[in-house]
Amino acid sequence: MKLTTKGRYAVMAMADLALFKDNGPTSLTDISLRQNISLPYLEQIFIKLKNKNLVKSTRGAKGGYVLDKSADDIKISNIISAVDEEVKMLNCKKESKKGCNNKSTKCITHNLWDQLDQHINNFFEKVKLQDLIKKNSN
Amino acid sequence: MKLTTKGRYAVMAMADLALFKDNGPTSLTDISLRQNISLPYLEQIFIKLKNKNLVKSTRGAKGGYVLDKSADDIKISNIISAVDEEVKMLNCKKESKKGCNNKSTKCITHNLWDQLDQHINNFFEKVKLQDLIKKNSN
DNA sequence: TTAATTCCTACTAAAAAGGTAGGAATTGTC
DNA sequence: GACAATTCCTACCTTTTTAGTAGGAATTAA
Repeated sequence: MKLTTKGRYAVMAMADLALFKDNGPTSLTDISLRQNISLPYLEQIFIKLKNKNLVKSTRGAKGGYVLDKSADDIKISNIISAVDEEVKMLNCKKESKKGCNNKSTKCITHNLWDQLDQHINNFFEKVKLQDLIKKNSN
Repeated sequence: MKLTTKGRYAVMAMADLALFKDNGPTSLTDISLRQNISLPYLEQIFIKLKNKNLVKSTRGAKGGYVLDKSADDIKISNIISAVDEEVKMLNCKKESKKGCNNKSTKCITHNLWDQLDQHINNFFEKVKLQDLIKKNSN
């Protein structure tokens, strides 16, 4: 049970953006070097962040990305979900008539996984991007 | 971000054992049918559960498995870790001199993932097998 | 003796993760 | 106007993990 690099890198990159926000647009090349993430991989991630209006881009030389809102208004959950990282322990669809086991009933552990999902999502909802960069300065 | 079937099946199967504990040893065939899990796959899972002393086995006809302790003394965390499901968001090793980015420092998000790990592990520590089967009877 | 079971090792197919490759479009700077 | 730095876009690819399957040996109740 782990987070994929996509989710982790996205949060790292956003934190990096927040830290350097006073220098104007930050290029992915810079983030790539500072955070040790491959440039083309970062590009893919930033397309998604942009689609969800978490960052704004400027193209061309001296271009790059800036946060689209204040770091205080961005929740970790926003970032994680932007890059398609889903927290989902259950296999069974709510919409489906069939339950977890392809039977008509919910599986014994249905509620457990449901609660775990909520537990984790709660965590991501509580933490803001700003919290990360505060902690980093310790 | 999800749990693998191994972890989920292990908890489901243990809950099944707990529910039917009064009928003597439960065969994997029975669990397989009731929970809709492939028999040979269950076998692999139960070897691990047995190695961690969560279940006891009786071989031969009319054989099967029983819980090795009361359902009140088995935590979900015991089951999850028995089948090698690890909760681990961080990539960097504590032992390694190198930090998360192959740099000497911890990555910006290090503490975040560390806290998430603790958060999830806490959840698994709090819930007992017995809690599941109580809930199931609602 | 037979059927039902656990126990054991190896293999394998499919999916997901974690990228790379190659270029097109845009824009500031010389 | 050329060029270098950048975002943007699509496709491909390699490795690892997942989720099993296959085939049998050992054990035991009936």
